[in-house]
Amino acid sequence: MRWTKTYIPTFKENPKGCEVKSHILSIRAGLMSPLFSGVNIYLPLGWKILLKIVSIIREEMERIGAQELLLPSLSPSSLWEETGRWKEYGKDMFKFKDRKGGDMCLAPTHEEIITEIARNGIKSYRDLPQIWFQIQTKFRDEPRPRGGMLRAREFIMKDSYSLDTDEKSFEKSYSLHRTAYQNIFKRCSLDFVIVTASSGLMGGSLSEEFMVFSKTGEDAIVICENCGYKANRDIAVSNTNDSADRCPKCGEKLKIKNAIEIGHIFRLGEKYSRAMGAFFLNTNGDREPIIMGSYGIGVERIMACVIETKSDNNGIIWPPSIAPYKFLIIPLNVRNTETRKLSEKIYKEILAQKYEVLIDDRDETPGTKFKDADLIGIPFQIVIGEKGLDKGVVELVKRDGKKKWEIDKERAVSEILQIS
RNA sequence: CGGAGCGUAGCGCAGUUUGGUAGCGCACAGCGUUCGGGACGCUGGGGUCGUGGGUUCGAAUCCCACCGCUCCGACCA
Repeated sequence: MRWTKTYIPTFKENPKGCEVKSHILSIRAGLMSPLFSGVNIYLPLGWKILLKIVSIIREEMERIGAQELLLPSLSPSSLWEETGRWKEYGKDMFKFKDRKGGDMCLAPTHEEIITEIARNGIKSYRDLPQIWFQIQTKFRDEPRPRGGMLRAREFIMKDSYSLDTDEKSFEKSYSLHRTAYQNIFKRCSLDFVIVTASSGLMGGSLSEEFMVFSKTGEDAIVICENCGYKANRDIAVSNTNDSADRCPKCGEKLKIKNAIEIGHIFRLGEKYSRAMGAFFLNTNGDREPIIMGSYGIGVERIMACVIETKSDNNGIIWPPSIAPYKFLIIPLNVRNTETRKLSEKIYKEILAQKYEVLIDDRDETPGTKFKDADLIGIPFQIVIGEKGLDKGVVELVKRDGKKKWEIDKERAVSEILQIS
């Protein structure tokens, strides 16, 4: 892709009012733009990154045998009345009436719809287990949206649901998800911890959250360095009778750190299947409720967490797995014939090798190009300028750590591909 | 929902105290000079000063109401 043909609006100055690093950098790097409170526009560069994250999620979900489907965002009130969540969700749900006066909502999550499918279609133990997932937009009218992508009112979620015959089978589905989640976050270069948490409005017994430590995180995590106990502080408080200083397992003093929740896995048990009548026939021909689990990942939050934890003073540093491009070619002066010709040659050769490459073919000064390059954080910068050309070299610079190689301009592409 | 701050060109801001021609920097367009860490000169375009009402000869500025955004808290996957 050529910079002059794409839309990457970068900004020198911090956007007004923004204080969270990922919020500031995602706007400055031209990834996204706020539309109104809690609702974001994803621009081409940002969407490219989100699609990379989505494809990692999809691969890992398919690896555990999950099947992708797509559920509607519009939902009738009747399903939510059955489980009591029409009232429980209250104002957090976007509710409205259709032209006939029927109550509806924009779904904040999809347990009710999944259970609706299950009660209509799952008849026998032979139909189970099932794992269904989707990557789709969720709507929650949050009382206070925060930090751009950290807490939005409209956001993309990977949500999945497991349907099993019994606890033993369920535990397998649950642990498959646990593994898949660990793989997904590792592949996105996130350092995370798994903590026990409260399941809130989802219901069911204790759940587990996947957390990334960050000063801007809204959740507080307690950690026991002695026995390894980790939990959301809400849970720790209830386990130790209002005091969260001491580990409920070994009594040692607990550390408290802020974190961002990127994933949450829930043991729903029979809550939804009983409320909505999702039963199957067991081997004896008896009716039993389906045992359910639900599992969520905030897609934009992964992007935000990577920015929070991987950026430096100059901008974002994308891990190659989710970088929008692998290479950024920087011809320092496009009016210099040799610079331009060599840049174009290298660009075309890398493209021919099927790598994703962006060339900064703008007629801008070197300073501007270096600043923008660091800001948008492409893993490898290929710098082509007159100084290097006089020595017969181009430079390969790794965005992470700024490691630099001088490479013979005649053999540039093959050497670059070898090093990177 | 409680507390605080903010709203003036695409972005960042000054001007508001003390009412009197709408300003600056960046960005944008044209021309020229530049080209290894956000270059320079000249020229140019771009504004319902958040919205509505009020006071006044005259309101970005004073008064009232409303709306929006950000942050802290409450709440919450």
